[in-house]
Amino acid sequence: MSTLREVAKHAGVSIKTVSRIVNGDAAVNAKTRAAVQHHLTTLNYVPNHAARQMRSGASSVFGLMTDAVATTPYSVDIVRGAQAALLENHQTLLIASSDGDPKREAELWQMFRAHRVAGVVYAAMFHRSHDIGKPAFDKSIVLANCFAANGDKPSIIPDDELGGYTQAKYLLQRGHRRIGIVTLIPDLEATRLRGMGMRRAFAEAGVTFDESLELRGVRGAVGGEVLMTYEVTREMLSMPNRPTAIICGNDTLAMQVYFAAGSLGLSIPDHLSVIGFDDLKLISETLYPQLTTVALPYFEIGKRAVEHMNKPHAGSTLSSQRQLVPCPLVERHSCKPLT
Amino acid sequence: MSTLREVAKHAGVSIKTVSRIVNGDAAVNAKTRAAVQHHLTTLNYVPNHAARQMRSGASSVFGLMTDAVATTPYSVDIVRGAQAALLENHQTLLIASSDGDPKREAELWQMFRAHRVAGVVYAAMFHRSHDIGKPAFDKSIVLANCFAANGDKPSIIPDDELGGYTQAKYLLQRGHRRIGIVTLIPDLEATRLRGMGMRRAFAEAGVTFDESLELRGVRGAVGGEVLMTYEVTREMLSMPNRPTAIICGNDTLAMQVYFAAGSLGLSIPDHLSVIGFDDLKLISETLYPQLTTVALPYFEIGKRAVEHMNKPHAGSTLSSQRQLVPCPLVERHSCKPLT
DNA sequence: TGAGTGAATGACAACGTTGTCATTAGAACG
DNA sequence: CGTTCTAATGACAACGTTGTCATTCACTCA
Repeated sequence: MSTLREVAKHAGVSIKTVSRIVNGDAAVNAKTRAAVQHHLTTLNYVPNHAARQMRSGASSVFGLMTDAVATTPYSVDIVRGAQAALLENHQTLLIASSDGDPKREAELWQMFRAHRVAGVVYAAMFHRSHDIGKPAFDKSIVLANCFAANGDKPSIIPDDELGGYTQAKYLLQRGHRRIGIVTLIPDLEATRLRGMGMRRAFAEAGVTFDESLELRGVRGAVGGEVLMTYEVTREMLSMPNRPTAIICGNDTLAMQVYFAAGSLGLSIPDHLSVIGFDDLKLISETLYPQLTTVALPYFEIGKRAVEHMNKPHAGSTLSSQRQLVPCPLVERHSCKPLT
Repeated sequence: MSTLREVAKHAGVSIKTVSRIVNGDAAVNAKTRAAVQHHLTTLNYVPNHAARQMRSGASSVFGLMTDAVATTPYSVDIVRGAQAALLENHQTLLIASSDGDPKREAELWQMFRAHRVAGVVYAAMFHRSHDIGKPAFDKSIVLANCFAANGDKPSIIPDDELGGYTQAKYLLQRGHRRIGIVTLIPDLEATRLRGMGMRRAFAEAGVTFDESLELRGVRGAVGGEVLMTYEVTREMLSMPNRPTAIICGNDTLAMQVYFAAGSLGLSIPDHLSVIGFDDLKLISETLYPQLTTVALPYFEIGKRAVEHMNKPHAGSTLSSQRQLVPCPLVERHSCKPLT
């Protein structure tokens, strides 16, 4: 790999002159510039990032730490979003997964420090309170899709309350009154917030919500979930006064609702409207009919996380510590107005 | 961030002595070691990776280049596999996506060179022939899930032929004779290979395959696919002599087969057996009943790609340029022996 | 003509490490 | 006691880059 020195030797100029040209410094004679440029391309020179960083102390590498990518496949979008923001400034991303192992995570923080990353995006795969045990990390940290229990770190999270509100309102506006809810694990902050949002929509519409129609679609604790949506939904749909629409905790649950409805001869959306959450395209676009759902803005979250780190931290008041990203409605064909 | 020099000053020894301790060099007096260790932890010393790399020339960073992560969400598993292999040697991963833009891709190759990465895993999201236009990259490159048209780069790819064989054999062994096939886009190498595998299984079983039962489940070209599996399958299942089992090009298609069957009142697996491909857990574990499918070994592919680069390139004969990774059968509840 | 100006270029140090070699101080030996 | 050996430690250079300052040279102006 050629160096400034080599190029300088070939071109018969000093190292510094070559450096100037590489960095677009104005004060170089046009003729010299052209000559050196030629050797630059001939020798296929590429600046050594390590040397630059050592000299300048500044780093253009960011870290992305994640506790468990595996569970939600579309979390890749966080990475893509981060990369989109990084791209503009010619920055790059070093990624690492702790897989939930605290010892491993500590090692990875050290690794990031060793690489002198400019900042770290810490992405947890559930929108939940997350305690980063003193990472002993002096650079900026932004949490993505999770938030610190003590609230001392900026975090970018989906606006679940608004998401739940959006789901309920969409159905209420279309005349549905008896609306079933199949929820995720109740421990999740997301579940709580969405529930609040839904109730807000019901209140606004002046509809009293029948609490007996809210059921848990998942058994077990976080990490060891077992779906029981199919059974639960069948039961709910077999009631004499069955709901005309169902709000689902995510698209996976929606999928099982489809099967439960199908098994009872109910067709979607004619006999039953279904709205999902997450917009896992793999599911939402493949279900038949395609699923109307509220999207988790992973891409946007990743993007904003990096942008937040690149921004001068002028407005980092405590109120701005939690940045809520709206969850947009994606309208497809699984809901129908009640006639 | 503290340096060797600082620690040395605090401990009253030379820089080199501290360096020795950090690197576990044997020739240090136990007493000095203890004293220095203390300052090391107090000052929270972490070696500067850039300086190390510059001094030694060796890099412990690998690159992962990908053309479009978005499409197949489980491609994250390639990353996870790569990281698993990296972990053992305390190496790290710099990732970048070209999103299919050749200009951008060229820039990223330069970026990798700037970082002096030790090697690059190039992951394309379809198992297909991929032409890396002279990346002008002198380090090792391993292709994951794709292969070079001219075959001059080592590549790790799923054994699609065997995968197709596995699908067909599984059903044949269970007594099925009229077996429908819903395929992906025919252009894909994967589609061709799997078809060959299936035919091999039919031949072995002495069953003549009714070509009219092989249908295309996807319309359009790569990148702009539109599913038409639902319609196609309904048609196939409405035939007087309908198949008793269906082999699907992937789990997405399988999902639509479920819906098509349901719409005709056929229940799975009692009236129809279905076998998928990919094992996208989001789908395969959520379908009701859960889907028997053949898994794409993404994790293993990522792992082997990195291992291949870490290995001394002794056995890089041309024959070993393409490494086939078997696709394991994942048995769930969507198939039933024909009685 | 000589001083002053500005543009173009170069010499040198420093960033934090580690490899090479030298130095020191005991210990072991004759 | 002097010599040799070994263990422990340190001085120094170099990796590739860029910031600081110095130098060179052609030119302008009085």
